[in-house]
Amino acid sequence: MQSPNGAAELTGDDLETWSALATVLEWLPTALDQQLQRDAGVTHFEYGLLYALSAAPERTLRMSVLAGYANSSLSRLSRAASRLEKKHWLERTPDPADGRYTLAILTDLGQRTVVEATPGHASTVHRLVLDQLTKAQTVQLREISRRIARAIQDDGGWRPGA
Amino acid sequence: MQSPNGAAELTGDDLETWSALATVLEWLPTALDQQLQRDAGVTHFEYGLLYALSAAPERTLRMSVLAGYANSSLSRLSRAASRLEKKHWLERTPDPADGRYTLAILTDLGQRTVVEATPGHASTVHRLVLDQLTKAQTVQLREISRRIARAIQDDGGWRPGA
DNA sequence: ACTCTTTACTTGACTGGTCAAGTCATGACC
DNA sequence: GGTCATGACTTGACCAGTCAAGTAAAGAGT
Repeated sequence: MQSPNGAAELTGDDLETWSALATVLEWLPTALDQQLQRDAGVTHFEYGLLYALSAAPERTLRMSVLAGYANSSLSRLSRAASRLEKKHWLERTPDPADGRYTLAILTDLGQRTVVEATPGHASTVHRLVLDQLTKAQTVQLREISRRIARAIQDDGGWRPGA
Repeated sequence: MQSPNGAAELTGDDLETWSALATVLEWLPTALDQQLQRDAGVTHFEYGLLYALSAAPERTLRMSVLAGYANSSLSRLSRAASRLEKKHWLERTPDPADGRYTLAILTDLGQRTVVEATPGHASTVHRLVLDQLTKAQTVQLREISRRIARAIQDDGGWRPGA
């Protein structure tokens, strides 16, 4: 929680830490996408959508709720949903309870895709991340990530946009 | 370093850790880009290019070397270089020593941009990351990040592509 | 009941990335 | 010294994301 200087430049250990993290920020999403794309034909983002739906009651969520789960803008989600619809992995219908909402519903085919993609994805996360760390480091990583996420949220009251 | 089960699915603490990290993976690059875009008109990636050049002798690097520093594919770098050239922040010329190489040279204007952008960027990195962590956590984050990066590199002998 | 605002998307125009195919200089080999 | 492979980019076609503008259903106020 310290920072003797607000620092006009990153140097020394700070720079080391930051550039190590920046490398992960750059590589890990790509590595995840590649595995999922290769083995299941989905991006990590799309997998997240399918997974959230598969865990939801009736395998159904309102688009805006799904966007929240996926940290996604509505417009990004809308485009992704079109793609998934084309593959017959999900369907959209207006919410009968309130026609402004749109319900995204995972199809049986979509469910199968999630089920098939999950083990490979879990094993990649293990191989690239969890298995590399000691138990203590895993705990630390969780806490560190939460602190960073909270700082981002608080900074300018951020939420995923438009 | 353990992992009692190769795990067909992420659960419990593993899931908690992973989803905390995944949130950071999603939000932090966006937050960084927004600050740099707003205050200096560059993306985080472009800033990295300019910064690397500004630190190089003669403010000059071969494209392929720069791509290495930036963890970038050559084609991504090539497009980014075109954009930066249009803003007169850098110039490209064939390497006189070997015409297959292209030298990227930071202009004076480009140098000014880096210098002006650096404090704001450093302060964002502090605010969102470093200042949130204890000294011990900073050390852990560095080690954790390195382990993950190494695992990605080793996995399928990966390097940033085409 | 009719305008007016708000909410929940969707979509057109544009930007930035990828992948595969080019281009062009160079060093090798016969 | 002409062909051939290689290395270092660049570029065209395409895809995914953003931002801003558009649409359409609900509810609010009068």
